[in-house]
Amino acid sequence: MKDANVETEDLNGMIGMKEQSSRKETEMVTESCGDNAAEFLDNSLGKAEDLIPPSSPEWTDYECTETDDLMDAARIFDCVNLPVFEDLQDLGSAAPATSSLGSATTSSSSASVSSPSSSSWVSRNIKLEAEGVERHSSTCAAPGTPSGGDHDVTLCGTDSATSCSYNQSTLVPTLQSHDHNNACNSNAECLYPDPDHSEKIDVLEELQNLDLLDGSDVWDPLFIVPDSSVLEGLQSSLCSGSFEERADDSSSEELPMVFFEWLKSNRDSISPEDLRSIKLKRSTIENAAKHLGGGKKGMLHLLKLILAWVQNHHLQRKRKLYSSHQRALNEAGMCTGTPASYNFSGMDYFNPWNSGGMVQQQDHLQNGLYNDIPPSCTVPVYLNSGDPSMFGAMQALPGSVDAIHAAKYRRIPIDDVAAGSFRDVPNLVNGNAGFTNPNDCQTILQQSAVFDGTPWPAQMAALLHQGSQNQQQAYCNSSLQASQDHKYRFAASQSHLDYTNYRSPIPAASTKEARKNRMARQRRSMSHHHHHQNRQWSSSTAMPPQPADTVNLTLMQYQRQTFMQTDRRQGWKPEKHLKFLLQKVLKQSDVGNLGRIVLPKKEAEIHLPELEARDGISIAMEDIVTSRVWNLRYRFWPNNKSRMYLLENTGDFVRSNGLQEGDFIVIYSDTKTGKYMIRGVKVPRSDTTSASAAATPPTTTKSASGSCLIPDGEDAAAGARVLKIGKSYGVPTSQAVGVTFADSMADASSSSVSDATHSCSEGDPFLRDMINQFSPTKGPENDNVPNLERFPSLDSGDLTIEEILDLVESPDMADPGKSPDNIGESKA
DNA sequence: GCTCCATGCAGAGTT
DNA sequence: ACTCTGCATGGAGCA
Repeated sequence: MKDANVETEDLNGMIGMKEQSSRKETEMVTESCGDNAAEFLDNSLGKAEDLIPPSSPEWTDYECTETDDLMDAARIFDCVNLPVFEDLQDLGSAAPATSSLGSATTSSSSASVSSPSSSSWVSRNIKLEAEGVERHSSTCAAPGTPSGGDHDVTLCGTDSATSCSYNQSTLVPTLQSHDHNNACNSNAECLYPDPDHSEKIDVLEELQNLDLLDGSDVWDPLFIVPDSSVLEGLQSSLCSGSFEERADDSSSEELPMVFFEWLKSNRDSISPEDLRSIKLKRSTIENAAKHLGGGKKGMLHLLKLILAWVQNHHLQRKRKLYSSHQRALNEAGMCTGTPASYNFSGMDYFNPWNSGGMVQQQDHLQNGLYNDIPPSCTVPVYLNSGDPSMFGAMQALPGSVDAIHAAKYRRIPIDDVAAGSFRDVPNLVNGNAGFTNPNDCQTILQQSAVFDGTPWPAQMAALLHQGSQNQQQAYCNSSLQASQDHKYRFAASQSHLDYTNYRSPIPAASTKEARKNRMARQRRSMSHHHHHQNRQWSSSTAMPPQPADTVNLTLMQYQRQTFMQTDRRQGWKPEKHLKFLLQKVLKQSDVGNLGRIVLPKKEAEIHLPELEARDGISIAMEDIVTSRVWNLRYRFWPNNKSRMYLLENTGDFVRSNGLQEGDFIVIYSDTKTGKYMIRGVKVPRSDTTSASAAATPPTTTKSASGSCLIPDGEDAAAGARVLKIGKSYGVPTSQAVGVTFADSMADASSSSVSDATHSCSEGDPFLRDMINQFSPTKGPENDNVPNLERFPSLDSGDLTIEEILDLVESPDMADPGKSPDNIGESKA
């Protein structure tokens, strides 16, 4: 495996970088838990290795290494003071769990571990060794494959689907599903692609000898229970310090477990031979460990670097091969079982905080919503490099190097990708994804704004808040439809952690210079956005600790699905590449007989052509829904020392769309053709609200962009409550809000769109509560940057390992209170 | 005090 | 008389 040969130069580069950053880590560890437990959780998860106490000097013992200059990278662990096997016996009785704790207590590699069925050849052979079973017995079925996805986790020996000869007392719980369709579940060769794995097994065997590997943390059942209470408990532990204590206790197992989990997660893609082919100069290893802090910590860092490197370089290569393979199969109309390779599911499937985007199909089938999703159909999914979720990705696991790399090259089942989010989001609320009134879905979808699959947090927050079954169903239905219609783009997510898995593999400028420039650009473009986001997410409303990132990120993907569905229903061809430009909630003067619409100045100046003359220009805008082209005049009036921008000749457009006050228009540009697109979005009104609105023009809550109209007063509020669905999903106010925020996230350069969100939320008590509910901050004094905004330029897929390491090691990243500007400046 | 923007209103144009 | 055009005004938000 030539590709996997770790070049000394590369490693040295990484080491040098790590050397600089390692000093910072200690400081990062000592961070107290801030107001935002979720943030701290993220950081803690990502930086758990920082909790490791200084290693004992005797730990680094190279006596066991090869005598030649080169040694297997995996044999780094030969140097570890391996535990005795008996210490691991208790693991068998522990609740079966994925390696999610590895995600919690081991940072960088943790995020790339724990496919639910990723009982690796490692664990299996450990068991074999333990029980004196012939090591490579072909009678032992492979304990699960990536295609499995049932929650019904069993120990190897209990899986009826297999003939594994091990019993439950085996030392390492083997996670596997009841995937009887697993093409490999009875073929031990699937687990042993390398016939000559014995040598590697030796290495792995020694892992089990880690005398400190008690496994109590590793297999902590806490992490397999997708229960919010558990999560809260975890957060509580984190904040109370108990987590640190535990991490300290288990620190000595860190290194082998990092490797162990990594092997588990990649056992299908990286054979023992692959690992054996990773050669490092002994001197390099020694120096690396020394430079990385020495002792166990240094070795741990080195290990992670190596693993990251392997994943980055080796798995990428394999992924390409796999993509070609899968493409060929798809073209042939085949939907194969998940190959044994490329199980890069970086997260714990059973842990809602840590679930992988590589959602297992079986789980989706479980809820009955996705029965038409063919199992085991997987294709590589490439995400938009500009996916704002990527902000969350990095932010979610700032220390998770491996996760990031694994995420770059992960494979996501296409249907599950789309389905997963709405499978899980309702479960975040009450675990109820059932539907009672499918019509709600229709209603919601038809009332939804159309845009480019962009998020809609406000409404989704409302959804979560209310936990309305119908609404959940509507979302689920729509999302499901979207997933089935589109089958692409956005991976499912239960948590922000998932986003680490969704980094685009699109290669991008990966130099620091490029990143510097990119950060600068984004700082500029987001400065305004950031400002409004701050306001939006600041709230004085007390609220229980919420994994705000989780929710918000989930919502965004969730909403993307919904709006893709909406697109479809409203005849908007999804292949159109529309970029949100601006929107305007129509005022009475806009829908009157003047035939002109005042446009928000800032958005107009940013996104519409610059006007030289006051007469402006004529712009042909195609109605998104009807494809009718409206020739509108875009012009301005001098107003004092400023300008007022107007869209004229809008009378016919307004009338044809039946737009009224409170409705809104959204202007897009087709990024492919450059054409302007317009859509009039009618706000659904009940008789009550429309009558009320007609009788009593609502007051408006002014926003900086002037693009949000909030009916105020009892009538409007009552009407909004009557239209609960609409309220949650995009009627009068919140629809505009949703589009606004969503589009803003879709296009970070759309500067002031979130303004409307803010203003709307202020004017709308319900919506305000929704935002407050999921706000990561409390009170204006805690003007934290919203999590999504905290990372100014983390475009997916454009970070090299060095950059990522550099980034995640940055103290700025460890400081949740830092603004993106600060971060960007510090990075620049 | 400045900016934004909703809207009033005067004047011009049209029927 | 009605419609259209364009400017002016004032309220609201913000620095």
